[in-house]
Amino acid sequence: MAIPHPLGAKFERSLALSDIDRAAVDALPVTLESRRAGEGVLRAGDHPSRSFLILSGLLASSKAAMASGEVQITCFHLPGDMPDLQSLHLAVLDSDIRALTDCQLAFMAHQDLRRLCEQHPRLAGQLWRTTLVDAAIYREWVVNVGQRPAISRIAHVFCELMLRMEAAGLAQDKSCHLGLTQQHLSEATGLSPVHVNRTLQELRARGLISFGQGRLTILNWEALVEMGDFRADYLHLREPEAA
Amino acid sequence: MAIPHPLGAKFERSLALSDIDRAAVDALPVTLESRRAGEGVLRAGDHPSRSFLILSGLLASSKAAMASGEVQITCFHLPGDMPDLQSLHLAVLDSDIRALTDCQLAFMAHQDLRRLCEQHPRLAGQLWRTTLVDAAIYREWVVNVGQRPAISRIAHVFCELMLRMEAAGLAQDKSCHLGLTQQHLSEATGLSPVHVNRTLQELRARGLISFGQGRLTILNWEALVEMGDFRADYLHLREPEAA
DNA sequence: CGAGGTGTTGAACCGGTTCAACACCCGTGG
DNA sequence: CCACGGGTGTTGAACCGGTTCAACACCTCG
Repeated sequence: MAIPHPLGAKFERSLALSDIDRAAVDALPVTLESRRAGEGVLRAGDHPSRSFLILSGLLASSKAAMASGEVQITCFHLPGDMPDLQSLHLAVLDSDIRALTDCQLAFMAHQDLRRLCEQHPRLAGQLWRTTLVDAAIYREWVVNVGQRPAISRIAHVFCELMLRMEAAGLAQDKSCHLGLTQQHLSEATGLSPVHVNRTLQELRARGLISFGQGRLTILNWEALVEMGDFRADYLHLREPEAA
Repeated sequence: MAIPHPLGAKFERSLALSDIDRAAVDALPVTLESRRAGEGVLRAGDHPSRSFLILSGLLASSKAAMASGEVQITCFHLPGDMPDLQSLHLAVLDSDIRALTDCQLAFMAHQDLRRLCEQHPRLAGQLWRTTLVDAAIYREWVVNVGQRPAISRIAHVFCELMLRMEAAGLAQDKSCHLGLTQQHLSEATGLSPVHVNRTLQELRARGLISFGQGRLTILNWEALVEMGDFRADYLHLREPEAA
């Protein structure tokens, strides 16, 4: 294969593959698809028979709440993530997954992934681990929307996104392309769009960030971390293979 | 072994074990310990070398937020749960886990659990699955604290707890022993203790629940479900082994 | 040129917080 | 036996962070 297998690339970000493992991953069939900004990828209630890896673009998991139709984003998904990997073991999907920007996705059949996991426990463990990191992010989000005031919530989300973008190799100098709207931030933080707008102004006025035109730049990382009550431990970055 | 292995019992609640699998589980060494109400079991930052299964009692995962020392409970853990199973693949713990009531725990070494997973992919998949259900619960809690008004939040928590208690065989007629205080509910919902108190009165006045003296009874399930905007799909109960 | 998505502003309103006091229960020790 | 103390639950009243509604600005795209 001329182009490295996308799943292989994902694995190699965190551990060295044996030749056997690498061959197994390379043999795994992949279907490439793309989605336009705003399009749904999967809906709550679906029974997927395949999962996908994000090659480019920004996605979000969200759930509809109450009758009135509010939406809560529960997680952002960046390139290198597999937003519906859970469906490998949970028959029915409990969240919607939609593209926030145009994006490219690499689909893999559950059947193939299951065989890979059975025959390569090390890879299975690694995939399991990524779902555990997702869970840790959800936990932190419960704290974020449950306990923090508006300005901290937004600061926290920005801190998380920046570190994850860096880990994905998509940020330099605390600046990255990020096609998020204030509406998206509102859905992620549980704040009204109006209050998100005002809070962003406050963050800008304090010289902490610049945000808009599809770009986030953090001007004062330490201050933003402080403002967002942010501790990066829950992202479980650069934990060498737990053994 | 005269007493059935607690982990074997957990597995058999959701799938039939082959003789080989069952023998492997039965051979897995277990250490029993107990904790008193209020005691911590593990703290954020710990590097556990073993995980535990709850035999009896009620635990909670929680995280400290902000400097002022607020605490957010991110999940309740019931008998049959393994609250720190994540530490099998994540080196450092990102939440505190404490006993809310007196409880009995069965500890198993990571080393042994890893070997079990490597040699018995079916069991590995099942354990993986339970961590995915936990993640689904976290997602729903993000929605709960992010979007719902006080009365719905509390109603939702009660609906979830009742179904999980039923699934654990610990509830009959929508009534169960539940040693939760209003303080705990406050930490779980992100509401002030005072407002939890008033909201409970409202739920009682509407004839939906009775709650106190260590017991929760749901008097009108349908109405409570409606009030709590509750859809049980995220608990992934009685999904026959996804295969 | 018009339409729709996004961002911005002001002002009234409200759900939930905060603080402070008090009630109750149960276990402990004098 | 009662006194005491701490955890839990309850109540009232002032306060405030964030919501809501409504209007307007801006930009892009058809």
